[in-house]
Amino acid sequence: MLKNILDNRDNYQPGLSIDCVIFGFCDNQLKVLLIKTAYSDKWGLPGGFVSVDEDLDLSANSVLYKRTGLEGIFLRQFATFGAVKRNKGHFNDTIFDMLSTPLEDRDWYSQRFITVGYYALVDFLRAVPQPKNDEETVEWIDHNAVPDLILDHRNILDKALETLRMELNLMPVGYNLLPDKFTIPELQKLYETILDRKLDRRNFLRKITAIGILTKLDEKKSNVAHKAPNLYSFDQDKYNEVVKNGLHQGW
Amino acid sequence: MLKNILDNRDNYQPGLSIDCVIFGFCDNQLKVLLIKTAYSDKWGLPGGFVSVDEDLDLSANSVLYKRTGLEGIFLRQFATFGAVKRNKGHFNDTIFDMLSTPLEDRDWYSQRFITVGYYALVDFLRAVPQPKNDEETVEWIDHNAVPDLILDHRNILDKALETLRMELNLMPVGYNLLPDKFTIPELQKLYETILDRKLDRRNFLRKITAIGILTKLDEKKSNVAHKAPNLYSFDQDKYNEVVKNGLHQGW
DNA sequence: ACAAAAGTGTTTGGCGTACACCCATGA
DNA sequence: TCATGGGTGTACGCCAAACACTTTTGT
Repeated sequence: MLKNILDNRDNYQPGLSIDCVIFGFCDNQLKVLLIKTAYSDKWGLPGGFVSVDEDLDLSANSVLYKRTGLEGIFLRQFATFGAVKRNKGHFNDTIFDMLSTPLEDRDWYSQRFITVGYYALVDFLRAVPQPKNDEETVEWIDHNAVPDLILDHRNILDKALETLRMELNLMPVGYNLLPDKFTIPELQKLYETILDRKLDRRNFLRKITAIGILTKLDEKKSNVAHKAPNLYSFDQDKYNEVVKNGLHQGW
Repeated sequence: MLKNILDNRDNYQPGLSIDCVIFGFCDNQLKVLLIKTAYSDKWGLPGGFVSVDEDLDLSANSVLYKRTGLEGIFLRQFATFGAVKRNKGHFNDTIFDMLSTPLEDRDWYSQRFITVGYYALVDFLRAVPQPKNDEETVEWIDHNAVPDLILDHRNILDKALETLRMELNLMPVGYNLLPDKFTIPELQKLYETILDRKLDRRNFLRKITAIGILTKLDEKKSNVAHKAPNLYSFDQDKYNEVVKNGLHQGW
């Protein structure tokens, strides 16, 4: 991976990176896509550098696509992290030697980096983790079981989740996180997981349907214990309209 | 101004700048601090570059202090702007010649810049615009009368105001925008100006006092037409506490 | 005296919260 | 038939929006 970057080093904005917090939902659990590289025993957020001739938002999408195969999904900038020492000591000679980094390139990686944080909400099933090579591991990790992360990535992750909770008051969530057909209880679980608290079934139904973004399908979930819940889908037009215009309520 | 920067050019993060949207309140109008430099006929936001050995937030404060004399005030990062062409053509040879910029430095200024936006709320009276030199004009401009701005500064300003409106639901506002002693109607005007809509006097009073950040003083405003309104001050401890813990209401 | 703005209280409706009952299904 | 979870309806309470009257001051 680093080799590819080295070839084009001069094409990147110096001292600037992008980190993506990619949320997925599976087994009624909020998951985060994390990467472990060969040169570290800690996990980290998928990230990358910014081409000098690419818009920042586009670059974030590009980073995401290159490292996870995901494309055209909800991706939002939420904060920029710029503590001086945030990447201090992340690379050292031992690691550079391991990676065979040319001497003249080491300063570039050791310079002070500022990173722009983006978060994404993706369909867990469609997002197949794609490691670039054998030295990289990409995995979905339960957000409650995230281990120590490199650099300030824990801080970035927390801030992303905090922002997501805020934005839950301003927009609906679920379109990219759930499959096309889903049940109200599934959607509710998603909200409960993000907000980290229980919601009342009946009140949730009333509020969520009142928004007008759901289409009740003439179909029930099969192969489930107990009463089969109804399936719903998002009315994409109305969904996007509400995302654009915003909600005026809280949870 | 540019001369000072040139001397330390290598001490700045390349391709990274900071822009500050500084809001003040006077004559029941929301004002924005803008700067006009000699080399442009358009106004722009006060901004600057980021030292390589300075935290981003600290750097923002530093930029603000150096260019306006303001210190230790409410300053919040709200977005990072990174379109490729956002500073394309901002400097050209004519301007460089005007500024006597050495040839070897011109590339540095012409490179693609990403800028981090901060917004501040300051006491209009204490914030004395401080131009660095004769070639610079610093002025408070009514936010309804902001002219064409350089680069994407109009976009940055709009985004700042949008963020401020959002955050009005999450925290109280006024501490740094109003003088120590103020009246409820003045505070209400501030809210109305930010939100750009009328609020009901009585409901406003009830809501704002319910927060518990106001201290009613045994004093009335003097030299005013009609009935003298009571003076209030902020209970700074409670104010900071609420800013920290957040509100759970909207306007 | 009159206008204009400040201070105070009351009514009302909607929304959020809490809760009870019925239904469908698998074990 | 029982436990579990889904679907539907209702009652209550609080807060916010709407609104009327009195008080104070300058002209």
